Amino acid sequence: MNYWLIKSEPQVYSIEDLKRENTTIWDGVRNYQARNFLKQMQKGDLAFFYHSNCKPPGIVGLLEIVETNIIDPTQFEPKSPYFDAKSSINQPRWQTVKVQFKQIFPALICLNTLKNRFSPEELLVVKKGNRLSVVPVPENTAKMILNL
DNA sequence: GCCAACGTTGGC
DNA sequence: GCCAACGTTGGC
Repeated sequence: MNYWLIKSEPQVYSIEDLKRENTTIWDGVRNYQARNFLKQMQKGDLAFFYHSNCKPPGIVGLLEIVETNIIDPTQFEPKSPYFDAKSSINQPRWQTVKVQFKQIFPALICLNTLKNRFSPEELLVVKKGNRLSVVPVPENTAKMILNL
């Protein structure tokens, strides 16, 4: 079982949205490194939900990976902002996972707190300039976050 | 709004 | 394959 952290701008898709929908396909990732992490995810993995580009940014809750190796349907939708003309049905470029809501934390764990407690090695999201929207979280770090 | 830190594109 | 130009992310 592995732990991850996935980012979303709450004005685009928030943890409240996920709570309401219960499950969602995590579409729209168009970065190869992030996609490769999505490929590595396994059913039963847990991920922290991080709100980015908002005030204050931070971890707001937890979700579970419930289905893997899903072909991101938006890459084939010409009207979607995530449409990729260079992707083909036979060899889709973008794969993702289905996630399920687990919980909203009683208090947001803001980026400042995360920076104070963790080094960039322990938690990539505190690294300056990090823009990856999907990152792995080492087990020790994950357990510490869950105990905060 | 600014800008650092990327990733991508495309000419050569 | 190099690299300049450009676009995006996301904290501040």
